[in-house]
Amino acid sequence: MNQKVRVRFAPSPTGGLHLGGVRTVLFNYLFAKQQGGDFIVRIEDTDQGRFVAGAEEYIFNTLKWCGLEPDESPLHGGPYAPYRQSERKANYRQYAEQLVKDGFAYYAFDTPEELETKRKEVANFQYNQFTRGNMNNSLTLSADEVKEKLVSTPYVIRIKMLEDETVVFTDMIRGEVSFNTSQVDDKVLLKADGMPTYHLAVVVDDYLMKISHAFRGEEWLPSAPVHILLWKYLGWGNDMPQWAHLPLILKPDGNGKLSKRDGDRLGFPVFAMDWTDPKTNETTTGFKERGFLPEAFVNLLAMLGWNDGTDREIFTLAELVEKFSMERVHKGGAKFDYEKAKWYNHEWIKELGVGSLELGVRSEFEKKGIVISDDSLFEKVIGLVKDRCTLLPDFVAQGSFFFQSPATIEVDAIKPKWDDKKNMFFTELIRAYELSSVWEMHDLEREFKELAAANQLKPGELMLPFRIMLVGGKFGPGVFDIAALIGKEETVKRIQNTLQLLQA
RNA sequence: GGCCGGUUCGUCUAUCGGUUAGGACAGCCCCCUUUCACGGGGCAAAGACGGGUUCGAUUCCCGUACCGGCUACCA
Repeated sequence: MNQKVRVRFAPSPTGGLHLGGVRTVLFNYLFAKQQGGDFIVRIEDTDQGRFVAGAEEYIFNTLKWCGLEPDESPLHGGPYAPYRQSERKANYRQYAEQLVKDGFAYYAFDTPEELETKRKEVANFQYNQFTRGNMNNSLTLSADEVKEKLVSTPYVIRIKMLEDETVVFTDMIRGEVSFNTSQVDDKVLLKADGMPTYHLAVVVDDYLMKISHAFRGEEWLPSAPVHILLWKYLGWGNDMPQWAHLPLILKPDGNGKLSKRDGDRLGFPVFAMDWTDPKTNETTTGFKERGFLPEAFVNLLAMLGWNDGTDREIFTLAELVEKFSMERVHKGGAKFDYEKAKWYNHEWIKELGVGSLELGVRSEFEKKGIVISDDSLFEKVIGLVKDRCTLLPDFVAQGSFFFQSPATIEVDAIKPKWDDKKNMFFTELIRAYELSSVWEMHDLEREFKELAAANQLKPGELMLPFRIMLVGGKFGPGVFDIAALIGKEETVKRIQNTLQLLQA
């Protein structure tokens, strides 16, 4: 038995990492760290047809952003290198051959075309114990023919499933799961190009890398018997990892597994970070670029299928490491709810201090071409505005007017009720503010109200116009907070500007 | 079609045989706020169905329905 906890995330580099993928990483990571174990990332690039340039790099960037750094990987190195299956190609054949020798597998010479026509002829055709006797393989051909074909034609190696046996295993989430071998087909283990299929490769590499617990999506459950039999046939039964098949993340509407298309369709990200398909040059936006904080992203993913048994919903990564338990992971899939996802981000924005927000917020401003030169003002603005921001770009919407004059002034909001009295008031306000020696929120408010009273105007009628002048629209923090922060000169300038606009 | 898995408010979920079935998101209402939010308070909203087992089932068992996954020389 393996003593040390070692888990692995084994993605195939075919595109962006979506919610389900990152959650699988997360649960692996949480379990490993809690048990003082190792978290390994192994790249399963055995299908050269589906390989996508840049996908591997993307995966590691995503893990870095989420704070889920592997202990071993092609990037981080480790004692079981290489961690890319394409680089381990030479390993697999011997095990497949061993299985043939031991009678657990056989050579098959049927071409992909032959199989395809077969599948067209016979509905639901399966290459299994009932059909393999009619196919081209080392079970039906004479020894000489096999020997001849082995050198002259391409071939695959297929597992030879037992006739009628029950394969039982205990899943950490689902409990006992069993399959009858008569229902599972003779899966290809080694492809004609010499590459292993997933089935062979996971088993061999999990064994070689001493993996103690294998977590993966529920879509793998049906092939679990193949893998379990392989562990047995290869003689490694005692070292087999414990399995856990994670529930799927489903579409918010309708049914089915969440896919990239759903995000496009429903207008929310499904990838962790922006992903640009090198073939089409199409970019799919990610949670990061949408303005999610990694803390929130990790948090919301953890709660999709797991909870600590209390009403608590906000957890740091460290807290998740402490509280996580596979026993509390759900069996059923969860529909993804983008509104709830945003709520997590909002909670995290409120939770985090100005200092932790600064970097991300700054880059949002830069994206919009707004240069922040006054750091102390910047920090004050973040503090003033953060409670009303859900996503990082909201900081720009809520705070750009602190750094530059509003692009547009909604004069229409005040025009209908505008009159000479108000015009006079603001003209006098300019004078009064220009004369003030201190520039502090409470004083500004007091002066404002005194002047209103002197002009027999209710402050209520003047607040909105004043806000529009400073902000450009009906939103933002308290007006006097804003005036105090942007300073005398700027306040006066904005009042004057709007007064002119109202004149026109 | 076959195999496997799943099923509590619209959504995410709590409950490990006895509860007015709890919380959160979204929705609606009110308060706060002379903006928009935040915040506070409230309303509405659920055990798929049918059988068992039991003094008692959301909880255990069986069946049905529904949903999902898989059924490739893809992972």
